[in-house]
Amino acid sequence: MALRGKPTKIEDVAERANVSIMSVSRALRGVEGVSEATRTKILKIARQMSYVPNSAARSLAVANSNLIGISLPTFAGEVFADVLNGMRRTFDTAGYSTVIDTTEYNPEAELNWIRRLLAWQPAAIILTGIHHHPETRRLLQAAPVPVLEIWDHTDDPIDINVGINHFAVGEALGRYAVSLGYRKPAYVGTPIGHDLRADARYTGVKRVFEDACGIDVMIAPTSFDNAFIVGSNGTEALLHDNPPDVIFYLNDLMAFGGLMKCQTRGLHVPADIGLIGFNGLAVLSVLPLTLTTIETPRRQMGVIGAQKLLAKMNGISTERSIELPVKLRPGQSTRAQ
Amino acid sequence: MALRGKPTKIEDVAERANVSIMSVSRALRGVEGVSEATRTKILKIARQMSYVPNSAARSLAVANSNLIGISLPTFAGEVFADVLNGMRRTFDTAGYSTVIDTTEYNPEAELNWIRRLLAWQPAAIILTGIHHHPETRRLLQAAPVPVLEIWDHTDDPIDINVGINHFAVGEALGRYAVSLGYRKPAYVGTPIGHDLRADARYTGVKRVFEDACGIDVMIAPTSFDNAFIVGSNGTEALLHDNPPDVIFYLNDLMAFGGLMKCQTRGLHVPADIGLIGFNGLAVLSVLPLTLTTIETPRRQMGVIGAQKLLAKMNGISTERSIELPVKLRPGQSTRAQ
DNA sequence: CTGTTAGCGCGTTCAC
DNA sequence: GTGAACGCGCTAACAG
Repeated sequence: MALRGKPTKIEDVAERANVSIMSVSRALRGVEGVSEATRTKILKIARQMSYVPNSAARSLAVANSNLIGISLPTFAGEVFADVLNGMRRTFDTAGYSTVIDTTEYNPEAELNWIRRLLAWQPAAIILTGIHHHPETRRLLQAAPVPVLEIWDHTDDPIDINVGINHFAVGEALGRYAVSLGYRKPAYVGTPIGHDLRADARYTGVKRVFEDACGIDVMIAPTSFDNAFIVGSNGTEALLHDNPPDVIFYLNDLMAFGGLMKCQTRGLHVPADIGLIGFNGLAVLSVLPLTLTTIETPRRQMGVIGAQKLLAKMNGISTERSIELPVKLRPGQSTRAQ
Repeated sequence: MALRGKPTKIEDVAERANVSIMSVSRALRGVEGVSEATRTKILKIARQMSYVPNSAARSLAVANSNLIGISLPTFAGEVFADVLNGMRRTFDTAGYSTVIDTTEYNPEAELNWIRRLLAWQPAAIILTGIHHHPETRRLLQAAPVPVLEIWDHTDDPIDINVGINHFAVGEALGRYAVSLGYRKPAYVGTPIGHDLRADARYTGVKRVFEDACGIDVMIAPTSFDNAFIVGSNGTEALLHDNPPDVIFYLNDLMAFGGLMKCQTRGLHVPADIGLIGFNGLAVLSVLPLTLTTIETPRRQMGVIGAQKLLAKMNGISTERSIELPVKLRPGQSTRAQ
């Protein structure tokens, strides 16, 4: 407990308790092989001495760690925060610490982070999405680490996968819009090629409109701004000439930006134009009208993902791939049936 | 590079390169003591063998790590995301990995996390705010770890501090409202005692109104809901009987919820009531009117904090405590001067 | 139930 | 410029 001195180690505790190092190790870890009396004594002394275990030493000895790496595209928005919260609580109570990275949708950044993380012999790695740097898959399959890919669904995960089918989401939204009679669709999002999940949804919408009515989906000019602003500006651009009768947004935040723009432009929603979001965020509850959107099971995805991963880490075999259902939530931002 | 086999270690590389372990170690770390020729050869072979260093072993040998712990209250909202992004980029390029925790404003949770983190001999620890569990300060001052406290400002940090003066922020907002002639103030936030920074701002507002006009600040009933909803519901409650002429919100998101509520209730802002936020978030830019708020230097706080910390870690002494300026941004949600 | 021995992979130290 | 020995703090495996 010396100020800024050498930290106490197991040996120090053992000495003070008049037992061997191993007894201390066992007592501290709560494993069998110590009498209740000595265990109690050891724990008391360890506390007195402010003993802090050295995770690096332990990690070196057992050839793994209690670190779990989580890679997210971004902290922006509440979306990934929900997923994270769902997972972290579970891991926390299981004694794991989480090392978090944000890739900003850059596969190379993700790969570099994975490299650094692997040096810590993490207990597991969680990646967002199923599109990675080519090297990433090779690297992870060679490493003795369970890998969870989340958000996207795929039948061929690196290891295990829990997610939703974004293409199907797009199709569902497209079909719904077609059924409401919309025939001049447009899309507002980030540049194509950036967020591949969003692209998949867009493609789903596009496919439906093509197949059902041979109609193309306009794409608004876009940027990498804040979501509200992208939504607002993209909508603005679409309203100029020959405006659409319905706009699909990459997510609810952009839809919200679009709604505000429509209001300031004096456009009535849904009389003049329909707006469709994605995610089912909390912000929707305070809007003047309910938004037509898809509710995603974000927290649930985190919880299930964490559980599957823990199971796998404990040697229990589970399904490699789980597709979670989503829910279309019709709102007042599109015309009635 | 064996599939799921033992990872290659320095010794393996040394063998293949016909040099000693130490030469490989030196070459890999980029330190002096290896000829350019052998260094090149070693690096090449290491790459071929997909060598990944073992951070635990290194950490054990040098008695520290390249991990930096960051504790935040929550991932919700873009506020802490901004701070985080400001810091992480800096640390990342300096070769550090970040271990992140969210405390949900619970000092005990923070303490537990710190305990676990200390076991990794982190290179630094970053905490949000200056109010911690009593044990936390003791623990950290005894540990040989630089500590940065961020967001709040204090003259007596655990180690170093970069933040803003929340009480002064409250005073500034209060004075501005008084100068505009508001005399029936109210406050909407989370329950007092939860977010101590927000409490400090509220106290600043309260003090000003008391001192200047002997007026008390009403407090809206509240909950731990999503910020939008708290803002909306709190506003609703205040509007019932004897409504205020101005409402201070814990943050912009709540103010936004309040604004939406006022609109649906047919109240005109600012003619009927003034609304005041805090933070200067991006969402404001798409609202139908600009919000009177305080702009906080969130990203800057992260960047400066990270730099100060890196300086300290490199043995360069800096100021213990830095107070960052904030900017009052008058908007259309309060009456004109 | 308790203790002893032998590493885990790397970096420091000191030789050559 | 290069290498051999030793130790970092802990735990698995074995002995008593």
